[in-house]
Amino acid sequence: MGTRQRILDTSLAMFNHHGSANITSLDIAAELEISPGNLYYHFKGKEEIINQLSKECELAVGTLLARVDLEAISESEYWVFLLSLLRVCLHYRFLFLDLQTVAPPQGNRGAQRLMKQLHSFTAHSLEALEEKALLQVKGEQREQLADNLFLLGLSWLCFDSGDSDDKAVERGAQRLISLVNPHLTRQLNLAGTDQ
Amino acid sequence: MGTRQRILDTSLAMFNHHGSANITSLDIAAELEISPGNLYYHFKGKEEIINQLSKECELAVGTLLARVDLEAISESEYWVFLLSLLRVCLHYRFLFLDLQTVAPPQGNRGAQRLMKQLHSFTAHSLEALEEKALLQVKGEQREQLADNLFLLGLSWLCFDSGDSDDKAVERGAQRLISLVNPHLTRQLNLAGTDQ
Amino acid sequence: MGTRQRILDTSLAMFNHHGSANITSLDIAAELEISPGNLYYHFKGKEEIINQLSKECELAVGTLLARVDLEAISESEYWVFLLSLLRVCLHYRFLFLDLQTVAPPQGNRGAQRLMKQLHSFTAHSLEALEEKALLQVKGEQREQLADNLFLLGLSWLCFDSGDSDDKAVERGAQRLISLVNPHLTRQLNLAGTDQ
Amino acid sequence: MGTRQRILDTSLAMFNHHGSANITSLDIAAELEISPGNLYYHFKGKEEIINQLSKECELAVGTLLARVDLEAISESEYWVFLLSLLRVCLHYRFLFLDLQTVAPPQGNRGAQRLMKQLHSFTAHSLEALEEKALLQVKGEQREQLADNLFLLGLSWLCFDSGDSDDKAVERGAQRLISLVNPHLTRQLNLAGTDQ
DNA sequence: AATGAATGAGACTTCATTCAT
DNA sequence: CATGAATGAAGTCTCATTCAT
Repeated sequence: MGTRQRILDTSLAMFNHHGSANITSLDIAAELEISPGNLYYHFKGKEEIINQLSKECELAVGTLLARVDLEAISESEYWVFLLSLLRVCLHYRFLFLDLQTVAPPQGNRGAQRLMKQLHSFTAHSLEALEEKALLQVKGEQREQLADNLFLLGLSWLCFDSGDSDDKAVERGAQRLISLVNPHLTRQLNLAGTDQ
Repeated sequence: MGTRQRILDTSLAMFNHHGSANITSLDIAAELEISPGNLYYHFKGKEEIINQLSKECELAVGTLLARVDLEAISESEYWVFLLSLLRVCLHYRFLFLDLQTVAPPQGNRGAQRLMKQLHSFTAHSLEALEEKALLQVKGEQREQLADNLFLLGLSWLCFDSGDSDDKAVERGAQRLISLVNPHLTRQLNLAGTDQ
Repeated sequence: MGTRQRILDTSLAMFNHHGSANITSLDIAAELEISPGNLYYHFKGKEEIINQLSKECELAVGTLLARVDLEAISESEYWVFLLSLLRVCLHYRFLFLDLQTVAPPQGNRGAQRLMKQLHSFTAHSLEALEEKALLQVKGEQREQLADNLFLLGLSWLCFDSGDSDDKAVERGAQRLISLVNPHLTRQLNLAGTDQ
Repeated sequence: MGTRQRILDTSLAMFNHHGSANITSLDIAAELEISPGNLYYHFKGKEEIINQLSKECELAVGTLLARVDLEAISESEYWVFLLSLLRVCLHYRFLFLDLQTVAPPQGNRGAQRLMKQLHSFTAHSLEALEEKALLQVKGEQREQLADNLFLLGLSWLCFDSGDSDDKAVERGAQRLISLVNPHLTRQLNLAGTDQ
């Protein structure tokens, strides 16, 4: 694997683990056992690394969102999709943490766009469910539910730092489903949701 | 107002606004228009300021929790209490953000204790509601609901940095209530929830 | 006892114990439980305290040296005198340590004068002994012996930080005598030297 | 010469000349005309520089002591050895001064070990001389003589900061020999001791 | 591509000293 | 006499970044 990619991978791991603010460019170089000069050969600095990771995440999320057709999707497909989406967010979780701590000026724009995308996607999901008469929530309450789903989706990233990522992703999905459940006209038939 | 208190107030405001990691001790001194030496006369460093704010928050939350009797409380009293609790958390919101970013070793113990308190309080609240037959959720799902309430309570702090604190607090409370609502046997009669 | 004197006493004790370089003016004020302002009311700063202590020491040594008549003194009187002299040096021992560490520009002049006095006094003592035909050392060797006595007198200050000052003073005197002994025509009959 | 070595050399010179307490890390950087950052690139701080110098000194002294066989050594060899030993101590003289001023907790352990080594070596030297029937001193007095030699050896470091190091070393050795001389059964035949 | 020494700005902290009360 | 808050210069140290090789 090329050095550039190794820098990205290692940075991501370290940022996720310790918070991007607590990792210096020298930390990354040391972990990779490369010289700081080499790091700067590949990236202008820590910020550019973060921006790149942010773009990767945007791309991954964007691809997922673009592929999904909320009108046509089956329930089991939706479950798979949700897991994928959460997995991506978990993979780049430090971005979401940064959003809350790093002020907008420096705070990278990409992550903010991402958030808006995810937020509006959440709202659309609920609308789609309602159009299929699967969900029964009134206008304002639906917005609130969307907000809640979105917030919970994010905050779960920060706290469920459990065992394996796969398990964490499943738990996260369950958690989100449990928020929607009470408002459904019938229980969703989601693969993996065996409650 | 004494300089010590002004330092605490200004620090809190700056920490809440920009994240504690992005504020240096000199920033605080500059904002207060005092010399760095003076800042260090009152506090050994940024960390001691944070610890003090953490203690204040713990005290405020502890006092609120100690005063409330979940068995005997009326619905309107609960509403008032919930608003107070959220107001305190909002006031010291940077502490909750720090928790997610700053590693446990340095990360102040106080805020971690606080979180556990709030988490277990959330669980107890639901238990109390169920004993009064107001709530109907099975064991595991109740835990999940408690988790959700807790997580949402925290994450709301980070994102709803809207207009006035009072409005934000009301919105936060509504948000939490909306999570519980679907599981109630009858609608709570909470003062202020007139929507 | 007046504050001024208490400052001198406490400073001396702290300087002797920790080295003057490691004691700040705030340390002294704290130890005395007075305010830094009060300290500066009595002395312009740490340096003035040191200068004053240095003067005291010079005075005490000067008085001792002035009183002694090397030609007429008896052996037992000499012993008493030597003990007194060493006691004074021990009492102000930090001055002698400072001499070695603090460069001449800042290094206080007083202590340097003191050293010269003591050095030449040592030489004179040996001359006196020789005139009485008690000592038998040739010119150059006598100078060297004087140097040795002087150096040992000082360095003993730094290392014999044993139990009580009185014991230390006796040990110091013994140590010096043992240097002279081999060159004496007959053993000195010094009170206290019962070995 | 590498920067690291230049830092060590310059630091040693400055420490010896002004006392380690009076030299700041910036002083060293300024003298070398390097940036403070560069200094810290090579050493974590002043303390690490001192520790390194201390190790060097320990090593040099240790090597000398290990090579010498007190039983078998000839007198002229001993003289050479003694000069070497004193030269090393003079070269690192600031270490011995620090010992007296800097409290044990921070005061570096290495220099303390060194002192003990030198002290016990002094005692062993005298024992060896006695076994060869060259020296005639009773038990307790021998200990005192050893102490005196040791103390004088150290304090000479502090005061004989004369012209060239070579001259100073010779004077120091002479000074030590003159302490032992009176107790010898016959004059030592030391190369260079032409008295 | 890669190295690693070097830079310099700025953060953190200490302390001698002043000054209004 | 005494207080203690306040100052500011200076010391210690970190880190993002550059650059010659």
